[in-house]
Amino acid sequence: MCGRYIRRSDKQRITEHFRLHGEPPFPLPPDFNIAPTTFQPVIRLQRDTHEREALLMRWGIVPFTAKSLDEYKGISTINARAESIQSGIWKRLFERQRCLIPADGFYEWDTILPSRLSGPKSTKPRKKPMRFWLKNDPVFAFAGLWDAWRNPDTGEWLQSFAIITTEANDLLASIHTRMPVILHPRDYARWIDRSGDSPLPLDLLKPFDAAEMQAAEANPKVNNARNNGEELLDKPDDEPEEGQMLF
DNA sequence: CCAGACGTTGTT
DNA sequence: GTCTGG
DNA sequence: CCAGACGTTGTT
DNA sequence: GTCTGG
Repeated sequence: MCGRYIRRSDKQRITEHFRLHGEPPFPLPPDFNIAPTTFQPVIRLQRDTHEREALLMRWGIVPFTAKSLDEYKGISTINARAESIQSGIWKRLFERQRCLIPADGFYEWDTILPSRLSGPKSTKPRKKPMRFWLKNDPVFAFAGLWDAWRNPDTGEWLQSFAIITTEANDLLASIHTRMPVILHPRDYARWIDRSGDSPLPLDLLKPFDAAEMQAAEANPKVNNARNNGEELLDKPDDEPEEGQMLF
């Protein structure tokens, strides 16, 4: 799954990498701990001009069919399984509302059960965060879907997005069964196409080549979504190794 | 995703 | 909107 | 036909 | 256990 990610590329780099029509009209500070329900930049085609635009959307889809925000509280729509993308709530979005999510990395957690932890008895599993990124490019794109929901009380529109997941590649398989779908730049245009003329880009929903990715232990501070900053990227040097005892 | 809260009434 | 269950 | 759901991950 | 907030 993908439930936390990083975006540190500045406006200029994102504009160039994604060949946006213009720079995003909102601030884009680096964020080392992006969590669900927050508003993040998403790239899609403008329907009329077919230009690539970046706009802010909420992470976690609120489908246009929702009668209230509460209806989708408690159910996770931050990810969409590639395997179920052509059914239910996702079908319409996959056919017409695909988007790119700019990122520089993402986190996955290795859950270590209490029975495998040394030292004093503990009952809670330990959550060890790992950071993943691409070797060849600092910035990349998750395959995303978006939707717009009109609040019946206020009349306001809420735009929201989800990140598509697929089976894990060899790099992630040891800690997780799933990973986010990462798109190669050569496939961006096909992914965000809205004309409906071309066949659905089902072939792009594959695990990214493990040989093109890197992984490292991240700072456990990343577990709390209130923490942020560059120091979250890597495990502190003075941190003891797993299972090691201090005397 | 993880962390942390999770309740009511009445009074100030 | 679209699919499933009855 | 109408009514009602429509999701993911992890863990056991 | 389950829901909310970030």
